[in-house]
Amino acid sequence: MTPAEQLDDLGRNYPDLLAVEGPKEEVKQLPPLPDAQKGKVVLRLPPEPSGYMHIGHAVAGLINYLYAEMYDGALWLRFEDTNPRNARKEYYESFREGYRWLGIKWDHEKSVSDDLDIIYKHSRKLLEKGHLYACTCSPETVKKNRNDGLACVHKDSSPSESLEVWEAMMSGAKKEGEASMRFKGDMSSLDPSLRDPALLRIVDHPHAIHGAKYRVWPNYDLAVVVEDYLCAVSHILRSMEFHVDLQNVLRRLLGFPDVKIIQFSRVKFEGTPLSKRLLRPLVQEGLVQGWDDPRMPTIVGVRKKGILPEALLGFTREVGYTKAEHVFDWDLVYAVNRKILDPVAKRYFFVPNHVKAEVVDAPHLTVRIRYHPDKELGERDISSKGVFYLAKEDVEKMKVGDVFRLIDLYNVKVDAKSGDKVSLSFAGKDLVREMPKIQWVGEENTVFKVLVPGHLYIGEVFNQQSLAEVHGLAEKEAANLKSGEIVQFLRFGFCRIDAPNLAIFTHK
RNA sequence: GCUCCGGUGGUGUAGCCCGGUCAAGCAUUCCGGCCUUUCGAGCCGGAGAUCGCGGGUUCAAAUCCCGCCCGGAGCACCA
Repeated sequence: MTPAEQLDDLGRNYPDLLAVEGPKEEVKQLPPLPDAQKGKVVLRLPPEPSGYMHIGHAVAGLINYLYAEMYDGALWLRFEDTNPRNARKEYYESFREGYRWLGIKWDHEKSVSDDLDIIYKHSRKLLEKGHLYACTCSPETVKKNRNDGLACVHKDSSPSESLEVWEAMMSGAKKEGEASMRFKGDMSSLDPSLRDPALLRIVDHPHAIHGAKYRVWPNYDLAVVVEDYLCAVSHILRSMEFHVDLQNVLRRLLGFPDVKIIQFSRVKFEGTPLSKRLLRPLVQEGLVQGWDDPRMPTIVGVRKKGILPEALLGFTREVGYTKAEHVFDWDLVYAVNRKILDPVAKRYFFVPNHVKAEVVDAPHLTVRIRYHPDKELGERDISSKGVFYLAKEDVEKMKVGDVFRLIDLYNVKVDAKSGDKVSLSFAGKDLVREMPKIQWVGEENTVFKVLVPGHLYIGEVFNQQSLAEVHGLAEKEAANLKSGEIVQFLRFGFCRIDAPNLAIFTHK
């Protein structure tokens, strides 16, 4: 019988046997996308390159990616870079790298700033149809009028009058703040975004990609409407801080097809703000080591800590998206990460806060120890000559007369104890099931420092204790660990090797 | 303040549109047991939510209606 036939036979005759071995919980999936047809879905990742990519961008990006996969759709990476003052080259790259790291594959890429001429063209169309007018009020006046619901004196300008101002904006005759192109909306609308918002404005600042080529820039709502049309986007999935009424109005006026918009609440993590307002000062004031500090929620940060891209994907699948307010526990991410890591992480001996202990009459032994209790990850030899370093925490718990086992070596008995000094004696090699087992390091060892990242903030206050340091000794082999590798220090936790003899604690 | 959106165990989420099979499922967390030369993993079991509050409709409401409370977002010539 072939294996398949055996299985089949088994299933027929002993159904219960197979039921026990059957697959465990199936992977949770995102709910179906409304109004979606396989092959006709076009989604987009719309980052503004104004900062480093963080875990919030990651989750939102993953949701889009998951749906693109689910429906054999297309995915755009589209940089929303219409504010030259914000965009910086390194930030574009941060997102590309981040998405790549996450395993997100996008089909097309563009920057909105590449399409300014097209956006101008559509703006002219709006202008000619009388949906737009040039306003030369000061920003303060505009703000006040919008607040009070008063129409602007320029609202009744003819298209040709507005066009004149438009040309002046384009040519440079108008300076920044002196004129803008506003949407002819409804000043009495309860939705303030419909009260004649500026759709195009002058920004005299070189752009990261285009330098000084343009000075009239569309604002977000205009840009996004034109771009979603150009990209033929079918569904917008993004967080809720954007109000979409104005966009829908513009879309209709421009004759663009409707887009299905699905919004969800912004992701938040316990003790970890995602806003630049709270993160930037930490970097500037040197409270963290940089944007890639393992405490930071940036992609480079969580990566440094040892979070795997697959874990973020699994996490996203698990929590999905809702409009409800929430604060995720990091545990939810760690649990997924641990399941992925456990079968592939090599086990090493590391004793935090090491204490020296000698075993009298100790046999000199070299033992071969597996790197993993049940996976084939190789093995190494460790020799011992009776001098050991044990974790302080373990030594503190010892009482005279206790017998315990040095893992994979032999048993020892506590003969005497005074403070952290214990004298031990050889107590046989037999493996006793219920005997406590502790990890150890012999005379051949290497110092190791482990950084333990914690919550960055407590409320809105920086957590001074956010990065703990643990010093200890690891077995000699650990000195050869390559940076980037994630291991499990036995009974201590998973750690990512960051540099020779420096590890970062990932999680238990 | 105004507008919009939310409020299910410690955390996250399913269910709510189309009321009963929901004294509420799943994941995580915590506890206990088994297993294990790890305080990890795995397996088994358990704890934990009168579904924000109050009213109403109904034979029946987490699910429908009304009021209230609480939280978030928007109110830029930012995105």
